[in-house]
Amino acid sequence: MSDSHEREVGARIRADIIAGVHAPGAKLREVALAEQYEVSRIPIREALRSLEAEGLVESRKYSGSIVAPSPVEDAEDLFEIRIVLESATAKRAAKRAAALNASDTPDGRWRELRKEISEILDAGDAAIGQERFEDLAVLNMRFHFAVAELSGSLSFISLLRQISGKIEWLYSLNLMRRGPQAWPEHREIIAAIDAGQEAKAAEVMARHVRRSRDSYFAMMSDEHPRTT
Amino acid sequence: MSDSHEREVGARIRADIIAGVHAPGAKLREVALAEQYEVSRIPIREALRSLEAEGLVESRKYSGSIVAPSPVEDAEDLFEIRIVLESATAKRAAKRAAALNASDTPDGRWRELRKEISEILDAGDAAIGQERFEDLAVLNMRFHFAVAELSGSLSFISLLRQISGKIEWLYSLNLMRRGPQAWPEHREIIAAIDAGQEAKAAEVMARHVRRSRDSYFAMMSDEHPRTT
DNA sequence: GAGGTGTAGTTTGTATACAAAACTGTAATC
DNA sequence: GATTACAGTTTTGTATACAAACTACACCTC
Repeated sequence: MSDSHEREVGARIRADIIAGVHAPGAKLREVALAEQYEVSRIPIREALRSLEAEGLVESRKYSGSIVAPSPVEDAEDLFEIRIVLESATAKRAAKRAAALNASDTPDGRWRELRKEISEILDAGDAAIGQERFEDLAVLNMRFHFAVAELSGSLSFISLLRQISGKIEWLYSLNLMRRGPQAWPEHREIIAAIDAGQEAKAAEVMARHVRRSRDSYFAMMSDEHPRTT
Repeated sequence: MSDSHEREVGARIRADIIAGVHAPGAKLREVALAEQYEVSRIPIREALRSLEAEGLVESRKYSGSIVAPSPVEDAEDLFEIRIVLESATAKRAAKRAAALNASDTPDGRWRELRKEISEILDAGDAAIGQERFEDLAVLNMRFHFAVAELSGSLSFISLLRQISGKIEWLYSLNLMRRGPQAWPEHREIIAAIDAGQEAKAAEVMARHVRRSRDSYFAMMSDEHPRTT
């Protein structure tokens, strides 16, 4: 998400799945994809293996791949998991910040990330000021992944990638609505991390994600008033 | 895990990483792996893309793949996430059981899985009776994945695959110790699911995983008495 | 001697080509 | 009429071959 960690084609296919270009249940034929994305089948296949491991695609041997069913049913539990996961990343990031503050060992990667986060936050403020709310979705994404990187844990990063892939699939539009009031919460999170306050960072992050969840369900019940 | 869902070579490489054949930080050269596992580079590369998405391997473009650092540091939080995740799978499985009990719609896949679980449980009992504790690790794995499949949620299955991949890496040996007393807890979980008791299933599963976590940390402090 | 530059060699990325399995529709049989 | 057997087609799986990028070490310049 942040850097070019992603294999090019895989990222594009993922984006198209999330955007609905490839609908759930649709067959993903390798030659068709190869033509569409203008590469050979090899990169397509590698991308499909990644997406399969991420749970966005389902494959059976000699039988091809289909877009996985949308995880709407799992929304509640996915948010629950995300709360636990992101609390852990915030807590860990705060812990590392405290350690860095104590010993004055300069950490290049940390500074780099911290700077990137500041830029993300400023860009978000600017977007809100100019009412370009559509930019908030990707900025939000980048913020949460940057915090995960601050945590220094690869496990957390890969788990977050997987969960947020599914959640983004569900509600990328929602951020445009909640964005303006949610954005300032990010600064609270970073403040707690910078201060090395583990418990507070975890708590503030949990509250932030919980609000995001509530906003999602509010949106859902607006759009589908009686679908239980 | 359960069926042949796994690509053959990928499963073997994963197993070797978990078993320590490929140590954390080791470079994974494609030609070397191709020779070692007696296939061409193509299946190797696809396996690496899966393992990368699972967080067991780290890759950079044109620079190859290395085994990711062991997630020991994250153990506590990974268990925390696993508790939430597996509670959700148990709850969902119980919900589906209740739905099936109500409407007498016969679900082939359900019956199949349910039968497999019974066999797993019996096999575990037999293993304990004959003191073949080393078999419990894979049986335990299969049990938890089968429950995840009962939940019917692909999201949960792929998340469980990712988390348990990391956790198994940490403590596969531990099960041989705790196995004998932990095994009967599985029957409690299944009983609650069969009865369609969502809350109870979640609760029993959470307790089961919590005990597993405690046992893991007990083992760690035995082996490394003063490593803080 | 320190630092940059170039080149040889290694390693990954991708395309083409072929083999193996699955699917589909037709026809023959019960 | 339904079902099964079979062949043709389609689609995936894998190997080989080649191109592109990185790495390391020697060499040249300052």
